[in-house]
Amino acid sequence: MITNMEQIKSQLEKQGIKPTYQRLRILEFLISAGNHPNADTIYENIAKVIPTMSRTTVYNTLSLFVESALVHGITITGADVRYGIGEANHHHFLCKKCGKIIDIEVHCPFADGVTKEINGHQIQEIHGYFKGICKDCIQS
Amino acid sequence: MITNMEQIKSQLEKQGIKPTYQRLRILEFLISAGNHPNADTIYENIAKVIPTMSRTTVYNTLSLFVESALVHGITITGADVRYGIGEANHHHFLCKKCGKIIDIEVHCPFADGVTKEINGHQIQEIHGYFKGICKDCIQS
DNA sequence: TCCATGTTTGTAATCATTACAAATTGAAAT
DNA sequence: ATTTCAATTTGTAATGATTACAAACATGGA
Ligand SMILES: [Mn+2]
Ligand SMILES: [Mn+2]
Ligand SMILES: [Zn+2]
Ligand SMILES: [Zn+2]
Repeated sequence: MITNMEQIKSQLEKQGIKPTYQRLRILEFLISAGNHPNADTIYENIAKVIPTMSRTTVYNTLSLFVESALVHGITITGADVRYGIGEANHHHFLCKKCGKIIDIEVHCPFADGVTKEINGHQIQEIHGYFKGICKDCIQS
Repeated sequence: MITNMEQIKSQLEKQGIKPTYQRLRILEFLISAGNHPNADTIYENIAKVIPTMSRTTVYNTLSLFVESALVHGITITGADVRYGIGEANHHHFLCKKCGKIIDIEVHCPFADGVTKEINGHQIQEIHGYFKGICKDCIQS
């Protein structure tokens, strides 16, 4: 999963998104973080290397990425939206102790998208997540 | 599922909650609505019968109810918290057309709480929901 | 160089929720 | 019945994430 700047750049170009410096940095940070950071964490970290970075740019860029399915946003903390790489075709685990959000693959007729209808309602999206204590936090 | 005021009152008393007029009305509305309204919808509807009702009372009361597991709050719209009756030991369906949220019972090792651990992470809560078009909205 | 378009930025607005303190209620004690 | 006191309710102000908006900036072609 080694991702260099060239790969990130071509990922954007593949989606027809102009690979500006701030966009590259945001996508790079999102990939390297891996724990589904929120907009503010992304902003704070990139502001260190791009002092003129604006919060609005972070929000604009994240919306752009979500539209092109390069990124998915999840609201499971109740407080903010957390962003991760790729489409949201997986489930998540939120650690109540460290706040980290980890990708989870589960297998059941619902999670696997086999079921398209339930009680007469037409299913278009399936979302699932767990809350608890992550592996790292258990030992401490 | 016929619930009269006396039953609602004793439900509160069973939890050690003083059954004030506003609390009775809020719980009554929550039960009768059934589609997981948000705080403002609850407020707007009860303000019709209790003109002095305050939004703060709605929020306070909902927090109280959630603490005693009389009610559960779910954040699946991204915009607000939606409240339903009872503990959140079930899943939900959000209709993208009418905004209604419906209780759903699903059965799989994850949803049924059989699995207590996943990838080394300790599971304490399981949340699942679907988005799509509800039965009522399909025919129209 | 000039222009057009897309991008970034800073500030102001929005909106759900929370904080806070004053006003009100109601039941127990006198 | 009056006093008292804690619980409850209320209105207003603050918070915090997100969005709206318009000015500043960058870039590539005519
Ligand atoms: Mn993810
Ligand atoms: Mn429910
Ligand atoms: Zn953790
Ligand atoms: Zn519907």
